[in-house]
This record gives sequence, C-alpha cells and structure tokens, in this order.
Amino acid sequence: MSSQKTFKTLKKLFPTDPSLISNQEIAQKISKTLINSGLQPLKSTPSLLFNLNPHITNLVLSNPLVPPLSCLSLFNFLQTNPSLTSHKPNLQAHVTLICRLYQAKKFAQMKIVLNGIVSNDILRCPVSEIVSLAEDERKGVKFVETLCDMLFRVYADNKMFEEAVGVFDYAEKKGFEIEERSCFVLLLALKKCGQVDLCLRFFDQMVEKGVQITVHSLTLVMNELCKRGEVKKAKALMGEMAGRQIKPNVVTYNTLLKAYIERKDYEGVNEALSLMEKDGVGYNVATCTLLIDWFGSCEKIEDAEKVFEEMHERGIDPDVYIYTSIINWNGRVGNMKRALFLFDELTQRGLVPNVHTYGALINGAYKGGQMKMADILVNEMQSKGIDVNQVVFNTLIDGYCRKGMMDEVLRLQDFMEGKGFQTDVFTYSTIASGLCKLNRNEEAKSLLFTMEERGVAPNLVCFTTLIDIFCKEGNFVEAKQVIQEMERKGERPNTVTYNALIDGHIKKGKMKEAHKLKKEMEDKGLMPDTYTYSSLIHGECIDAKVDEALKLFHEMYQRDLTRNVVTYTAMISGLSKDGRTDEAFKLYDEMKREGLTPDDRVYHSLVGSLHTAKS
DNA sequence: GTAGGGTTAG
Repeated sequence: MSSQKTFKTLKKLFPTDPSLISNQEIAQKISKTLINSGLQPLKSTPSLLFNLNPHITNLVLSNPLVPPLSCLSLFNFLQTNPSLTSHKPNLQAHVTLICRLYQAKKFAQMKIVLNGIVSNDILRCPVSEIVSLAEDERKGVKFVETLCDMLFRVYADNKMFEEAVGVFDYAEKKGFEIEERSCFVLLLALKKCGQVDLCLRFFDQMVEKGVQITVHSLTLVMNELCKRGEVKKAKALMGEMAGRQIKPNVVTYNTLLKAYIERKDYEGVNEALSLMEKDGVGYNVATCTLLIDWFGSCEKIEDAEKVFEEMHERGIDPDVYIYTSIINWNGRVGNMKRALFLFDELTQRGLVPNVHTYGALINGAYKGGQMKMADILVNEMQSKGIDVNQVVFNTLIDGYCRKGMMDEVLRLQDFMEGKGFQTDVFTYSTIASGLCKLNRNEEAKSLLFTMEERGVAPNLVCFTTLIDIFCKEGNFVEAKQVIQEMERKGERPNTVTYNALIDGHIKKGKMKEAHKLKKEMEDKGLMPDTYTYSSLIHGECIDAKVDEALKLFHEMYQRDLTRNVVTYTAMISGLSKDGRTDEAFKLYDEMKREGLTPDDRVYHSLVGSLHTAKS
C-alpha cells in the first residue's frame, strides 16, 4: 500500500483525528469554516484548532478567500484565548495579516497589529526583517512604503524614539517617503516627553532629507527653541523657512511674540508685530491675549484695555481665555470694579468662567486686601462646582501672608495637605516672603534652606528671595554663595536676582559695584527693568549725583520702561534736595499726566525743596 | 497638528 493510500485509509478510519490530516487540509478546513460561519464554530469546538501550527495559521491568514476581517478575528482569538497560548501568532502571521488588512484598506487595524509587534519583546525586530517578510507577499513598493510610515508612527506612539528614527533612516535609504504628518507625530511625542534635543535634531534631519516641512512642524520646533531660550535661533529658523515658501501663520507669530513678551523684549515684540503686518497675517484671539499680557506686565493697563476694545472692531470674538487675562490685569492693578464688571459681561455672553477666571478674581481681591470679597468668591466658585485647586490654595495663602496672618497661613497649609495637595515651590516661596515682610528673616531662611529636605527643590524665585535677604543684611559673601549654588543646580540669575544684588549694594553705599552689576546683567542679555533703574536713580540721588540720576531716568524712556511712583518719587526728591525745584515740579506734573498718584513722600520732597531752592 | 488665561521673589 502506498503511503498516500494508507493515509486515506487512516483518515477514513479516524475522520476526527486531525493529527493525520495535512497542514494544507487543516488550513482548508479552518478557512472554509471561517468563510461560511465565521469564528463561532472554532470557538465552540476548539478541537478544530488543536493541531494548529504556525504554518497552518499562515496558510489561513494568507488565503485570499478568507475575508481580511475574518482573518483578524481568528488572529485575535489565537492571541487572547488562554487555552491556545502555544498557538499565539508569530511574526510571519502578524505580517501576513498586515498585508491582508492593507489590501482591504483597513489601516487602523493594520496599525493595531503593528503595535502588537513592537510592543512584544519576542516579536520586536528590525524594520528590515518586517519588510522582508512582507516583501515575500509581493504587494509592491507602495505597500512597503505605507508599512514603514505606519511602523514609524507606531514607534512614535509607543515612545520608542530611537526605533522610530531607525525606521526613518531605513526608509530614507530605500528611497521611501515618511510623510510630514507622521514626522510631526514624532516631534510632538518627543516634545511631550521633554526630549527636546532629539526633537530638534529630528527636525534638522527632516529638513536635510527633504521632508516637505509644514508650518505646524516649524511652529512646534520654534516653540521648543524659545522655551530653552534660543529665541534668536527660532527667529532665524522662521526666516530660513520663509525662504523655502513655508510661510509663518498666526500661531507661528504668536509663538515668537510670547517669547519676546516673556523676556520683556520691547524691540522683539514690535518687530514681530510689524512682520505680521507686512506678511498680512491678522491677529486672532490668542494674539490679543498675548498683547494684553504684554501691556499688563508693563503696567500699561489702558493699552491692554485698548487691545480688548479694538478686538471687537477687528471682528475677533473674545473667549474665556482673554476675559480671564483682562480680568487678571485689572485685578492686579486694584481695579476690582472693572474686573467684576468684565466677569459679569463674560457670563452674559454665554461664556463659562472656570478655575482660572475665579483664580484671577480671587487673586485681585486678596492683593487689594479685600479679604471678604475673596472669601465670597471662593465660596461662589465652589457652589458652581469648581473645586479649589493647588493654585487657588496658594493664592489664599499669599492673601493671608500679605495680611501678616501667619497662623491662618499655617492652618490653610494643613488644610490643603489634608485635601491631598502638596506644599509646593509656590507655597514655600510665598510663605518665605511673607515671613520676610514681617522681618522674620531667620524663619524665612530656615524654611528656604530646609524645603529641599522636604522634597521640594527650590527654584529661581526661592534662591532670589534668599539672595535678597542676604543682600538686605549686607551679607554679600553669603549672597554670592547662593548664586553659585543655584547655578550649580542649573538656575540662572534673572533680572530680579540682579535687582536684589544691585539694591543691596546701593543700600550699603556701593554705587560703583551697583553699576558694575548692571553692566554684568546686560552682558548676560538680561534687561534692566523699572526696579533696576529706580534703585540706581535712588542711589545716585542719595549720593547727590542728580545728573547721573537724570541720565538713568532718560535711559528708561529710550528703553520704553515704565516709570512708576517709586521712580518718580526718587527722582523728584533727588531734584528737590538739590534745590532744582522747577525741574522737580515739572516731573511732578508729568507724573500726574501719566496717571500716577503721587504719595506723601513726593509732597514732602517738594515742600522741602521750596526751602532749599537755589536762588 | 503648532500658539494664548489664574499662584511665588524686588
């Protein structure tokens, strides 16, 4: 008897014993079942799958008569059924199924199967291996290209960045194109994971390899450059890309504007705005919000209000973001009446205030010492179902710090921790500065010194507070040590830090050292601000160097720095003491024209000057 | 798909 005959006889004798049937036949049987009745019979009669092996699985999956989605069902069943662990689909099965799904244009499912490969330690393999398994299927170049693109995205989604770049390199070498859209997915994932270096490097690679960059990728990268302080580079990149016909849009300009605004770079802001105009890029509501922030931070609330007003003329609808911003700046300058009016207006417009909006109002109320109003707002917010969050707690703590109610502060801190919020870096610096205001410097210092042991790393503000304390004590050696320590920890002194140093030196009569510090900060690219100048003007006036003070006073004008009550007071009293009464009164008028309210010190100086006036 | 809102230091 031939072996074939024996086989047939045996098959007749034992028709249900699948071990004696060829792979081909088993595959046929499973395929037919799938075609005619779907997965259900295989589920209810698992014995049909007992003799399954990788070859059979692959035969079924590649059978063009079995619908791709039926293949997928079988695949998933094998993958998840605990009694079939020995039949889990292998790499070839994955790739075969991917080919079938591609033909059926089931791209989302394709991606899920690919995801199964890359997230499985046993199946994961170089892209070339997947491609070579797929190429056997002879589906053409377009398929392999799509496969690479998709694999690239799947790696990006899984934060497997090196692997993603590996696919990019492979595709590039093979002459395949990875879509810009996919590249953007990687850039975004890298950004979200804080992998900024890799993000910037990959963008360079995209440019180098001729990926057709879009304004979205460009803007994302510019934003990352700005965030790490490389604003010039961001601007240059924008110019370079404009040369390649990639035109910046309103979002790109907003990104740049934000960077300049954060740096208080007056020239930068104006340059960005005029570039927008030149390019014919109109403002949107985000641009207006940025401008309100810009004017607000320059203490130019009227200009901020003008932006808000003109927005309507430009046909831009306000949203809750911009309302929150304008409410915030009004609250900060103590105009709670206007802030509350705007709050009503936003509600009437059908906009819904959120925790940010209430936060701005509450902050304004506390800053203006209106504790009752603040408490009412906190209750109102909660009654609307908006919970007090970490920021609002810190705002409340700051409010009580400003009132010097330190017992209440500690009670709030306990309460906040009881609610599951951490005492964070804001809480620490707020309490420390509260203690300073009460001249409890030693307690403030010890709080700032010990916060790290309590698990919160001090930041620039904390270090600056500490430096300020030492400077006020005239302890410049300790202050320098703090600077060294903060720099070791990667925090660079900013304008406020320098202001603390400058003011400390001035108070000890060290004008020369103060000017040296101003030069040093400018060399580091830090902009002296209203505080820097006010301190220096005050120092020069005390030194009776009124002309030096006036020089600084005019320098402020050239730099478009706002002169506040403190600046004017220092200058007016300097002129008065020197007997230059006319000039003093002229400044007094100018100050009032600027909308500033002179305080008692100004009057005192002016009256004093009338007695010492030079004849 | 990229950008804008509330908290801390003088």
